[in-house]
Amino acid sequence: MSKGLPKMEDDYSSWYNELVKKADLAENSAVRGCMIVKPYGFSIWEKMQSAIDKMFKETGHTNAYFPLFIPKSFLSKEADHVEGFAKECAVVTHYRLKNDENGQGVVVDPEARLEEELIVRPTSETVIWSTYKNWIQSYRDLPLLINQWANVVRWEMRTRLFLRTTEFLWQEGHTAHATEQEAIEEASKMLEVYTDFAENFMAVPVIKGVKTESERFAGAVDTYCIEALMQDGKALQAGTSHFLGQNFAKAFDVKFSNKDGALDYVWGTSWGVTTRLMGALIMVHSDNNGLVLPPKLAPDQVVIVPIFKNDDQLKALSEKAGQIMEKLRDRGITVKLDDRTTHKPGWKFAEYELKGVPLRIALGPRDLENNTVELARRDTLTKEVVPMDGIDEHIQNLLEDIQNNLFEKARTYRDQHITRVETYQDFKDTLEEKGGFILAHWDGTAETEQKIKEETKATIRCIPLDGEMESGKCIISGKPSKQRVYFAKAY
RNA sequence: CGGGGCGUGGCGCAGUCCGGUUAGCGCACCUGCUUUGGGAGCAGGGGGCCGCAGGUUCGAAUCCUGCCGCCCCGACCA
Repeated sequence: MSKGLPKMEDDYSSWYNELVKKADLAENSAVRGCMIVKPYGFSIWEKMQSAIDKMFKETGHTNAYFPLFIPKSFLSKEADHVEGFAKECAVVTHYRLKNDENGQGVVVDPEARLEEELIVRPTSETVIWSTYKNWIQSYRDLPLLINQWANVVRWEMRTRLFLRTTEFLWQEGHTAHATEQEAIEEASKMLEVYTDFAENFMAVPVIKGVKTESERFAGAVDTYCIEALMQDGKALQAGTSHFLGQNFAKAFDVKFSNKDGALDYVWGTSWGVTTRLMGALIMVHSDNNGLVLPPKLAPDQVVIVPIFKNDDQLKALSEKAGQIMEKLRDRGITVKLDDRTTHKPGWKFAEYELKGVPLRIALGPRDLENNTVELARRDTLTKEVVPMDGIDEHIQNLLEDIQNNLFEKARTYRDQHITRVETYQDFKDTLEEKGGFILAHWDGTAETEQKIKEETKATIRCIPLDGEMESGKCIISGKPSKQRVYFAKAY
């Protein structure tokens, strides 16, 4: 049992906060609402980045970089967009400081006021579409498939490490197309990419769907999303992909000549995932001993802890460990030997459990004698003594097994927490007693959605894309419904 | 912005109500010895503008006034 980590069943929220800090993932900074991503946390994020980035490249996208600052006037060009983001923008008004005449320190130089204020980007649609206007003239310039890795700022009232911070890291894809159909296909394709990444790398099962009008991205025609379920029964939006229609093309006057020589507005999409995925990764798999990482995203997949009484023993063990490491690295497995003499084995065991390393090898004099190693799995917390021969193949299989096991475990939990209800009373009882996703009929009106949100704090997470069509009656109004939608309390 | 709480070695806290030796405890840190297959033991040691400013008093971490900061709950949100 980990020292000082609260138990998740006692206080899920503190468990999460403490885990993030104790596992060395991130900490609060001197700037309110902004986090410091620590080296271990960042290396997990880098693993995520490189896997998703590869998928973007494989689907024809290229990376570029657009500015951090956006002229204030840009933001107001798309009406819904400014409406959605205005309340959470950081604004740059001056470009110079000067020494305070009265006391110590510096003050903003009132002489140095900007003629037009700059907004620190909350998202980049506006700067990017203002650029696309220059880049697109003909159907031959389309499609334009661009992604950028960046930081953005949204001035949130309350923040939590990874889940909601004032500044966060993300990728944002922005594409332009000649036809509506092609843009819709792009938005769907990227939702598939996110689904693939969430399920096959993060081992997090997700529900694909489309957002209701009230939950839609500001400026989009349709917002597609993937929704995951955390171990406390709350949902978390893990990725979004927006079909923008011609909204931004019209706002920024981006037209192209089609094959018939006629001028038309370009069709757009945008899609993104953020460092919030770190929060999902933590909350879906981890336990009271600490972080649990899926092998595909673990910075160290295997750690070797030597157990020794003196330098001679350490030397012999290091040699053996070296042989194991070489074999594992040949198979593309990342492995680390922790031969520090400053910490004892027991301390290291606990440490690597806290940090979620999928497999731990303990190697001592007893193993040298018997030609064995002790293998400990992080996901099941089980240990086995196995022969040294064929250890590399065994470990490779185990890592695959752990990856699959984590996904299956999360999926089983998720599926057990999807409840179909027929009445509002059942809805409220389920939300209160069990949590999770609730599948219920909804009449499609914003009024009903709003009423449920106000009374229960549950929101419509999505209208499922691959959900079965089934006619029924809305749990509130009793009006007819063609399909059930997913409700949940969400982060 | 509304409601609640908290500022004391690096971290977590006690002490504050009811003013009085040198401000204490756990963890961490340093030194030495013994240890090392699940967060070692013993001994010794270092580290504090008690959030800031003013006031009351012989005397303030403690009482009074003002300010600052942070956390939690709500409205907002990836």
